[in-house]
Amino acid sequence: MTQRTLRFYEEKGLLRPPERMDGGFRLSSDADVERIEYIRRLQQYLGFTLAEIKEMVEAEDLRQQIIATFRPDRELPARLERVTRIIGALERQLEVVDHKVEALAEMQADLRGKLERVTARRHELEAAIEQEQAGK
Amino acid sequence: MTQRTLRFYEEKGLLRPPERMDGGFRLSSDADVERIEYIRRLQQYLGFTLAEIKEMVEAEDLRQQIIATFRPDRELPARLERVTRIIGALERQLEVVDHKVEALAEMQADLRGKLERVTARRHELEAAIEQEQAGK
DNA sequence: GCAATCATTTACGTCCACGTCACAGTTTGA
DNA sequence: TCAAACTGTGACGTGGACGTAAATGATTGC
Repeated sequence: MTQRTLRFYEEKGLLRPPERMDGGFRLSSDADVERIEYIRRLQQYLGFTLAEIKEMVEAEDLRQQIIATFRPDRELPARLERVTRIIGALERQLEVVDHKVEALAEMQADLRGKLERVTARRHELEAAIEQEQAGK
Repeated sequence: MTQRTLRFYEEKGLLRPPERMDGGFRLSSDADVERIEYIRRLQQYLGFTLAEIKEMVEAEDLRQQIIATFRPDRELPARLERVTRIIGALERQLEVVDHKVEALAEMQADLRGKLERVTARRHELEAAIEQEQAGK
């Protein structure tokens, strides 16, 4: 993780401009660090683009906001609408993740099968070599 | 899938130059098509780079070759060495896939939990709105 | 108290995975 | 048979995700 990358994420709106010390230096909170690691996982392991990740963290922020909101118990329909939007976002994310999990599981099984077969092959070869050695 | 992408993959060595008709037109076999779909899955769902995919398909080709090879039953050590290299490649691939599966499963559980909680929230809101309607 | 080090921002450069354009050869339908 | 439509190739352009260099300002060792 380089500083450049951090600045880049800030420019893209993935990270809120962090607290600054008197000199203007970055001062990342624990929450920020956690968020950064989360973003990297989304990107490196799951192959999401930064734009997609932006949507996801924005939805997450919205979620947090709503949870933290003091219940006004007024404007219920507006609250319902926000909650419904969050549900939609979560469902879309889950769909993507489900597809990836499926594809990955398939690959995993495939690789394991191949590995097993090739490993059996190696044992055959090793045995054959043993035999040859013994026969000399 | 555009033609450009196909040509690009050929340039990169991901696809063998395909059969050509008299006029010079591409004539993709079923095996080629399958390979192309495999490559796309690796790329889009699993986030591998084309360079990584190249390694993987090369290892796969090597695997196929060895399987198809008439057993000379000579040069056993050389065969053992090739098999060992294949095993190494497969193990590295599997390790990457395992990491991704782990990260994805974590995300999946996280998303499901959130979705459940938010959905419960929606039901609360809906019920509250019902109440309000009835009270009017 | 000041040179050397470290951080910040701006601007431009780079690598990857293609997209697009222009031109030449090919195929097909009327 | 010949124009319209399609295909191939080479060259250059593009968008995403940063890397790198240069100039400026802050900080620390001595």
